Amino acid sequence: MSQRELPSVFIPSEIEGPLYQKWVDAGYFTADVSSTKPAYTIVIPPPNVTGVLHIGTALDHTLQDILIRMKRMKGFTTLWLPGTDHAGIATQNVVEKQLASEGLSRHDLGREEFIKRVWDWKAESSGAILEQMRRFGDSVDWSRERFTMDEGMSRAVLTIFKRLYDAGLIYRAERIINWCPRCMTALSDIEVEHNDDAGELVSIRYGDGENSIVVATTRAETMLGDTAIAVHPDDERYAHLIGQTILLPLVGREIPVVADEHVDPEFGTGAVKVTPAHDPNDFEIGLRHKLESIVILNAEGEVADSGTRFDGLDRFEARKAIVEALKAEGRIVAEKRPYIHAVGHCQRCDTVVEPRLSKQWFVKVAPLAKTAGDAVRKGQVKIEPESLAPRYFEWVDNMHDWCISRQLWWGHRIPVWYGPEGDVLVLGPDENAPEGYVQDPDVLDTWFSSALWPFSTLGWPDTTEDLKKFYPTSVLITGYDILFFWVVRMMLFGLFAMDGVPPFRVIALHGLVRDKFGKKMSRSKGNAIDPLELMDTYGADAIRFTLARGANPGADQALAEEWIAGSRNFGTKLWNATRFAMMNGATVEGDLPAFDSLNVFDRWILSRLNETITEVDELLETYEFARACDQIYHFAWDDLCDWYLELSKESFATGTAHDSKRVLGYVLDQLLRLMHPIMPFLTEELWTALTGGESVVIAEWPRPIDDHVDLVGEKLIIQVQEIITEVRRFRNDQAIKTSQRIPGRFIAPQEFARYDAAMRFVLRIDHPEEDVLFVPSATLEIGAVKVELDLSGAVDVGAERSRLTRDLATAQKDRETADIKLSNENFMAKAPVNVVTEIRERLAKTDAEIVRINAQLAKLPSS
RNA sequence: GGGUGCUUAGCUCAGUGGUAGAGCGCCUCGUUUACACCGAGGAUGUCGGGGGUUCGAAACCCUCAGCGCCCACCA
Repeated sequence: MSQRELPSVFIPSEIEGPLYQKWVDAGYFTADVSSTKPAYTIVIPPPNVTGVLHIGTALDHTLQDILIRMKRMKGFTTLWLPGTDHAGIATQNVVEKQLASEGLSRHDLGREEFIKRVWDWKAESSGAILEQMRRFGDSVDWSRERFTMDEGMSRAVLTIFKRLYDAGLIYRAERIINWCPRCMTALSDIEVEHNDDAGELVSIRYGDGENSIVVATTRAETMLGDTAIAVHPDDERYAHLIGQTILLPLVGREIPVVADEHVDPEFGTGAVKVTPAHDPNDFEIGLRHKLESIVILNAEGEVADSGTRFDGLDRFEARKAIVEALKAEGRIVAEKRPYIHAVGHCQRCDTVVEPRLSKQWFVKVAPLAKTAGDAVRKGQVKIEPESLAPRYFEWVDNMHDWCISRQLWWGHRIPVWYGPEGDVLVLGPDENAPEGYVQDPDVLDTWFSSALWPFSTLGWPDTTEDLKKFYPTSVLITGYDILFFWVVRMMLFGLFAMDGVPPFRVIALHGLVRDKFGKKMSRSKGNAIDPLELMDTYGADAIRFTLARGANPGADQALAEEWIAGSRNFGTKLWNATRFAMMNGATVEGDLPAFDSLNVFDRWILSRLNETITEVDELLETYEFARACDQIYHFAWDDLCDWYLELSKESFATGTAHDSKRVLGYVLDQLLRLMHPIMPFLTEELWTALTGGESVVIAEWPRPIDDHVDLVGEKLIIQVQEIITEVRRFRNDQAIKTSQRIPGRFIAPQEFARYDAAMRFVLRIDHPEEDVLFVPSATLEIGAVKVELDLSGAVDVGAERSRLTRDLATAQKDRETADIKLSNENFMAKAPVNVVTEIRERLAKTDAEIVRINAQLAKLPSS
């Protein structure tokens, strides 16, 4: 093992480039898979390890990877499994986009050919990753990807579907579902995003004269499918019309007026048009009053089969045309435009979702959700931070049935076959449909198969060794935005399939990445940043550190280029510190000298290192990434670079630093290990250069050493820091250049003699040429230490006086607050002893300070 | 409408009962044998308003105001 020389300049791209590029090539590093999500959806490449737990947002991935690296350094077994992104519209969209660039659509290829294209795309994306994952001998089983997706079927999916079906928890029904006319598929409630859009609210008079009612609508085109008008049963204005029929304009159909509790008599005219086939509420009303459902929109969102001249028009064109036509008939009573109201949009493509009557498969969630809620209520599963648990409960306790069929091709096919006589057959694994049966053409919702991920990837339904070992897993870490999509569903199925054992013990939630002002990133606002671009400039480690440093549990974080630049600077700082250390002979060879034999600075930095290790370890174990990063940052920059290295320069320069070389080597070695999960590329480079070891990835996680505690030493160093800072202040006030050497003396208690040389070096204070003849022109007092300096010229009395006056004011104020407390009888009677003692000490200290400053002021010549 | 969170230095955020913190930004100085992606020094907050509990509140309770997020079938 030997050290490698470090180049004098740290360039992130040169270190991260090659590995990083592999991951980019492998498709694991992409700014945006779906093209509709904000640009922060990226995957930071984990270098030279090991694999990906799943592909999520940058934060998901970063934080997961940090924990995983820490755990494996602690000796935990890690098993790498394929991601879950196999049945998604996102994946389908990527390939559809490729096709579009060739001027093709998926329908040109046909189902089989299309699925082959998706597989090709995915296969292209995995070779380089596998190679990286195996480098350190991790257990890798990528073949499970096939396992879950082969032939568009999987034993896990077949098994769970059949079990749920047999338990009466899966059913098929004709319902109003959310339909995306662009994706041409059904969507679950959760895949619909409600935005406030500017629409129109038009009031239309149905019927004529006495026999007329005015209704309001934001979707005028749906009137073609109206089969009733509903009013509140107690509404006297319309009592005489209940049971009558009214003529539907443009269509010429007579429709009944029905009384229904659902109608709010306060809203609008108190009368509602009822379109059972195109509105969920109306559908319910239709059921109650046995109304006909007339479908007037086709899958593309065009008016069809309405028997009117509007057939063939797109829904939005039809809306205009119908309003025009009604206006021509004088039936538009009022128009409100713009009318701001919530409109559902397809989460993937932003198309306005159309409620549509159609036959779909559903999961009956109530019983499953109850179990999932109880698992958290009973403490079987913990949500971190706890404050987000109410969100979970709110959702779990009010979940509607879940529409699971999708009219897509990429995904698990619904394992249901229909017989020639219309009979329905649900097949389990290893079962075949009889001759003449046809499989349901639809595939399952992404989240249906994703929900199985914690156990299907481990070989379930077989009782494999992996399943026994890794189910349940200890922690799931993800963003709170994914709680409902994925986490809840893993809970539902996990508890159902695994006899009440939840898939994980802890759900650790982080926030979302926001722009520099804390606002949601969005393309339209133009505040989305491109992480790939920033990574080219600052390096992947800088982004990772920034993300980790901002990751307070459950809270969103603002991300701006400045923060990333700051992280890059930190990386550079560490680079230079390590380089400097190695230039001065820092080594990991040989035993660490006995703690008691070391000099005060060495003991101090070891003691601080010990504290840092303890704290960082604890913080990472409790998912406090931001605070862990903060500890590391300040230890590395403040303690190590600004103080230890500066104070050690004297002994390095004079060649008396034999033990310090070993200590410094040790401290850096440990620090780099501690930082490795958070800045993997940089620490790998520095650690291998410093230690000559194979890789920090497989180094052991630092452990605190009980002997390395020196609380007395830490206190002394604080005093040393005070003295140095005070002298620097003085020099600064007196406009003495940093490089200017001045003669001076320390008059201090015996114990400070040990620091004399180091302090002189740092402060550039020389021994007076002839001690007896030394006449100081300025004297500073810091606690028990006097510093006498010869400025060989006039001291700037004004600057000195103003500084002392300022210090005096501060001391007097401090004294006053302490004094007030101590003269408060209630405080003395009720405050705990240690607090009283502390205040007493403070008072004594400020008293002495005031005396000292006054004495110094008195000594100043009057100006 | 239901749920939930936030309001602390110019900006973004930590801080859960004992003298207000960090990063960035700002001001002054600086080619000192790692680093200007740097070093040294400095300035900056009646901790959203008002009440209460307490010897003591940024923190706990009540209330008001503003902002945000999630969920929700108001035409």
